Amino acid sequence: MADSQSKLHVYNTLSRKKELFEPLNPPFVGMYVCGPTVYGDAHLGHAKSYVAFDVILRYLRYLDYKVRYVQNITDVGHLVGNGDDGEDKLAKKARLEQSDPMEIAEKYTYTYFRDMDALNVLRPDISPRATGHIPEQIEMIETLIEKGHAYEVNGNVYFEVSSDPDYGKLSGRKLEEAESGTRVETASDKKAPEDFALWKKADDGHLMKWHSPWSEGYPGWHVECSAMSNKYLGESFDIHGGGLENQFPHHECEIAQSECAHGKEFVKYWLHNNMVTLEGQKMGKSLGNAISLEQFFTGDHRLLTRSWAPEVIRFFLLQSHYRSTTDFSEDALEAAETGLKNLHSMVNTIEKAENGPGDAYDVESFRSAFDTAMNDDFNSAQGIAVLFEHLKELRKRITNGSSPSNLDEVKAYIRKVVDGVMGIWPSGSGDGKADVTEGLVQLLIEIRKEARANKDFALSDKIRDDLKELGVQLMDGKDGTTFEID
RNA sequence: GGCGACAUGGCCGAGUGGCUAGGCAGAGGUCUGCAAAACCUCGUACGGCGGUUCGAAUCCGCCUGUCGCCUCCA
Repeated sequence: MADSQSKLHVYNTLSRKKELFEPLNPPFVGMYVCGPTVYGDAHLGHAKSYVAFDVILRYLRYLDYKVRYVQNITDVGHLVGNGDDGEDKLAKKARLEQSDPMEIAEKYTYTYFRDMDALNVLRPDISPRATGHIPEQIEMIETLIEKGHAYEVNGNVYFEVSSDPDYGKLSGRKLEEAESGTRVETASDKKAPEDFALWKKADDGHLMKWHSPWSEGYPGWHVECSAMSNKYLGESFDIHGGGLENQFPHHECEIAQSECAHGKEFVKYWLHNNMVTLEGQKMGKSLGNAISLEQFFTGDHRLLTRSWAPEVIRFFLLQSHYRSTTDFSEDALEAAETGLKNLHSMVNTIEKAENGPGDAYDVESFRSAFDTAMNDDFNSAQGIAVLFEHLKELRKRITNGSSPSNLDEVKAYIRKVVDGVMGIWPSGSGDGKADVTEGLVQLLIEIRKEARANKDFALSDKIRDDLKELGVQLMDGKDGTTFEID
């Protein structure tokens, strides 16, 4: 059943090609995605990345893979500004907010999950914190020193890039090029400018520091992902994801550390999502043009004229491919909102209908079209187009009185893809109050029916208009009046 | 400077060497007390210039434009 005609192919940054997806140990799949550095509110760019990988996760599970999804929380500050002289991000934020770095990390970890929950992003199976894995990181650094891939100077430990012949295989960057870059700080104790820190000795006043064989200090940024992915997914695993901008240096360094430490291939498939742009510019924290998710949800931002529901944001993002840039505009959001509303309306109509006298619906062709779209490197935009086509056709049949004889089966599949894979099921129907609301609206419909029978159109229009104000849309059809709640 | 992407109809946005993407907006029609919804119908787009080909928006080259990475960043 899982193999209609096509099989899942994913674009692997390592080969720069689409490759047939074949897990190392089927049906198990290990997936690691770089999580946020928790020193600020999550913005639309985070949403694109994590919604994309959420659908990737959901689709893999739809294909019956047993996925373990690990996403780190970076709660150790990393350096700000140029070279190694900058200030720790979390420490800086802590100073600005007059609190402790761990308090900052806790606060933004909370808001991160809050916002992701709102976007209907499934929680990772494991969300390891960098600060909770200092011993693992130290152990990895020790291994690298033993194997001659790292060296210690003045309490600092650096990875020696020239000791790794494969360095650059992900980003296509060569050593000579890195060295020629004039913007690389050379005034440090590193042997070579491209060497990167595994452990840094803490300055006086540095707030986050730990004991290590080399100094009181803190780990380099890249080593946390290597150590934690190794701990929870093993020395080799299937998928590593993250934002395009992490390709270099972060992911390149992860590969170097992990492969030099373990002597085997680190990750089989590297997946990178593209950026969200705003007026053609990358949206980013450091660029100061980021609109946070909370601001979208409340509408409280100078570039927003109103608030936008989380499901609209999710749907909007899924309408473009994860490897394409997504250019944000309120016009585009509005189009997405209307489109989603129509999709929900179709789903609701189908959900309310029952098996009818019509021909059986070809669920297999539905499934095949959807799988073909998603098998092509998780083409969610195409997948949504397939949903529209089939939902439209189904609604047409139902409206024409020829509801398919196997509608139950169709509904089950719709639930699987719309809810299970895309995560865009209509919300707000199902809680206890819904029944009361339905009853009340039904009552008003009855009253209005009498008014219409008496040609009291003033009253019937008032009922309809006032209900619309409340977000309830009445629709008069041949077989009576139906309604939709916003 | 080095490396790498992208340029599709009013807007958003998929895509394959030859066949309707899809969504939003718009036009006409059916239905209706009126409306809404639904249903039916409608747009023939692919940055520029060359080349390959029977045929290219889809392959190659050049040009123009936009963007990303090379520094923390989803």
